[in-house]
Amino acid sequence: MSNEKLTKIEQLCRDKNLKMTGQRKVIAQVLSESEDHPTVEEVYERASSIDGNISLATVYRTVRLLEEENILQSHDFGDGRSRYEEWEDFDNHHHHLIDLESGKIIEFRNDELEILKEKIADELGYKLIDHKLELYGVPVDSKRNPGKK
Amino acid sequence: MSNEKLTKIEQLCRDKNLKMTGQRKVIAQVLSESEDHPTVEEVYERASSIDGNISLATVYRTVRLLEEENILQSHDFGDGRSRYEEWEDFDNHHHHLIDLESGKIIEFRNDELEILKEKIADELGYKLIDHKLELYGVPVDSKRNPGKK
DNA sequence: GTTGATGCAAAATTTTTGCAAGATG
DNA sequence: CATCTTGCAAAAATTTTGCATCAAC
Repeated sequence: MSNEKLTKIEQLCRDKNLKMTGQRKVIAQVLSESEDHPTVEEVYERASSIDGNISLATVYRTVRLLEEENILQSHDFGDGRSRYEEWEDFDNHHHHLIDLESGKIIEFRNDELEILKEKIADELGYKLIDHKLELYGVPVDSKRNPGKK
Repeated sequence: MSNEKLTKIEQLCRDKNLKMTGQRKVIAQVLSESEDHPTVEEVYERASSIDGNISLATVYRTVRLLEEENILQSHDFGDGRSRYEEWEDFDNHHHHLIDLESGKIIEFRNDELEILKEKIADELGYKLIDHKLELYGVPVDSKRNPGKK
């Protein structure tokens, strides 16, 4: 019973020889278990509920580190705070549709898009490192009952 | 010689019956003439050089208003500040490739992408209101002389 | 042991707001 | 002249940092 319960993020950290402090293990666990896109504050709250000995500054430093190591990706969905999510493998690369009525975030992936974006970058003379597509929309049903605006 | 020199943004404001104060006219002019993606601070500096009687708070309030009116769109290119740019007509809808080595921002448009994104939203049951694609890459030449990382 | 990580509190940055005064339509 | 906008300064919100202490390897 040594490494059998490592979360994916903790495993990636170990692969990169990052020091695994108690705080980092908890933050890694929180992020690996999160299925949404938590803000730093939310990561801090979830981590604190597991281990009270974690400071907000450490969460900020840790997510920054994990982003630099390409373990996390950050998002800006337009509300002024950065949100974080585990980087997916190539096969799971996905994007987001933000429901402008409910604020709900829908993940999707699309192979045509994956191919197209490589092509676009190539035509511009670039090798693609990262990319993000965000769609903002309203449910088609609500076209008939226009809310505000 | 009445309205012949109105900038596009000022015209859009008038169409929406927004009060056209001196400050708003200057900010509209700055934004219409900008070909980059200025931050609020940059808009403030450019506006101040035309008319010293404009405060930073007014620039913040004005870009927020123009964004709500769908006259401006905001971007987050990952440096913690919002950047603004005039909304383009449908035919000029474009996206951005961020050069990770130089920080340069390259605009492009792609018809295939415009079609594909509508299709994706449609399949998810949404009517598309807005969207943004950002590509992050390095020039292909630099693959041979890898800089840092 | 060396090196790097943490907590705390202070500071830096970006953005918002209350309010009295002023400008617009 | 009623309503909305502005400037100012203060406050809010988010993120970063200096430094002494502590933990990982």
